Amino acid sequence: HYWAGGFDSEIQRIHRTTRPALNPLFEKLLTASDADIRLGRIVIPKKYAETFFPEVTESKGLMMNILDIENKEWKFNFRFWPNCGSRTYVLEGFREFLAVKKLQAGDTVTFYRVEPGGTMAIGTRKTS
DNA sequence: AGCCATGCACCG
DNA sequence: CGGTGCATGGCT
Repeated sequence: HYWAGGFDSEIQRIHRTTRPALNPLFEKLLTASDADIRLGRIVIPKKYAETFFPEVTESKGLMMNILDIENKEWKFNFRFWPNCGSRTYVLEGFREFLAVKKLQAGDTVTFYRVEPGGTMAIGTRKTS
């Protein structure tokens, strides 16, 4: 059970010893629509979107480069939908990420802050 | 009160 | 007629 403790935590250990700190921000338990490959977009809970993501004013959103746990760079569009005077935040461009990581509903995606610099990183965990 | 999972209208 | 962009409604 070499990987006991989880893939993410092992990678975090590697990153901590060889790279700047990788601080967990929040997790998203993927819903059926998050994991739907035809949609290719996931909802970011408003609380976390407005706490941890860049401020976004235009509805079309902004492109973000996010590293995964293998240092592969992914480009996602962070935007919002107007919703009853509020906002629903989404990350678009998730189709290939879902496919490559073989994610399904019930799996978890974790967002990290890479220090210094404050860029974001992303990890995945299958249902346990 | 209002988020957010998902339905769905309508735009191209 | 497929997806975008938003609306709806279950749920807390």
